[in-house]
Amino acid sequence: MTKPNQEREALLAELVGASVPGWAILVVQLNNVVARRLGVSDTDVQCLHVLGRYGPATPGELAKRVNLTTGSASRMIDRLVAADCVRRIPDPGDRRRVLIEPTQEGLDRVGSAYAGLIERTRDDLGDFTDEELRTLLRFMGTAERSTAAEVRHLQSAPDDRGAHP
Amino acid sequence: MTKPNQEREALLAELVGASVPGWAILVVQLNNVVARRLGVSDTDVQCLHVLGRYGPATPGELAKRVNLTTGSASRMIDRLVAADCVRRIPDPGDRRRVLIEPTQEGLDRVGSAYAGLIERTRDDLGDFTDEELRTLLRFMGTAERSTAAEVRHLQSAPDDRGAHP
DNA sequence: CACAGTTACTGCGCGACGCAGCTAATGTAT
DNA sequence: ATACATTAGCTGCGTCGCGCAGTAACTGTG
Repeated sequence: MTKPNQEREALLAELVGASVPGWAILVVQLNNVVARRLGVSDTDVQCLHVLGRYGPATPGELAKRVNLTTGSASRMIDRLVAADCVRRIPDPGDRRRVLIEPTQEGLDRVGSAYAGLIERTRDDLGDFTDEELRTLLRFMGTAERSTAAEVRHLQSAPDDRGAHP
Repeated sequence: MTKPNQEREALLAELVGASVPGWAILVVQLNNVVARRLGVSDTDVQCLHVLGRYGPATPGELAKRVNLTTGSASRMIDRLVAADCVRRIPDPGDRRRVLIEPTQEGLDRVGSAYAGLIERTRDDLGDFTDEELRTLLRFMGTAERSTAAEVRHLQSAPDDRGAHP
């Protein structure tokens, strides 16, 4: 007899143990390749992604999202400004703050770098029904929330270094 | 009248334009947090992921998968050996080659670092039917292949630097 | 048996990051 | 109003990871 829970467990194991990690590895690798193509560092493309996803932000907010100190974020912004990818805009309401905004040049550069993948992905999604697309969207939403929660949890948790005799 | 293709286009746009990039950003951020927790660099955790996913490999193969030169890969392996995460095993058949194998210590360290996320993800997947899980698995498979193909394509393509007057 | 090709490893310089300290601007209390 | 604490962003300095070039050991081939 084959228990129904057995196949489900196999599906779960395949998903969390192979498919998702395998994709995550490739995402990191792709970001690295794109960074080289654009002539900037990995951190810089991560910053551009953050700007593209969440809109303009202050250096402090960017520092949090890319796990950098505000000092290093300053240097990163310097590089991106020098590469014509972002712009510094003073905040009229709070003259300490500065808003970082992607330039059209920057948007085009990252856009063209990922155009191939987007093309392929849209192509792949052609094999899925609307119902299946909604399922994918639902999963991506939960995954995004869970990953964000885990990031926050690990950031606030103490370091484990030195806990292995 | 509402055209049926209109909603589908919205689903596709949401997926490739927001959900997937949003998750990718968080994956990178999580890797960075985990790296700090383990006291190693981002590249080092990427290497550990590669070893966990594809099994033991030579320094040259690892260098390709993490986008490093063989020289930098040597140093990376030195760090991981010093951190008790991997082991160098000489290849008896070809005495030039060396096999890199994760230690139990290393497997436990990365495993515990990601245990929380795996827990959350398995929990999330509880809301999906077996059929939906198969859909997710199918998509992850295509995404993995497409991303890998795009990585190969960009790696073999010429640089775009200097193409913006 | 010589010679090209492969694999992994080492000096050196460059660049990205963290840390600490700094200035300017804002908020708050007396 | 004035003094103090807080927040925001920006700079020297040391550290460390990386690419480049060159080296040594080993393998396959003519």
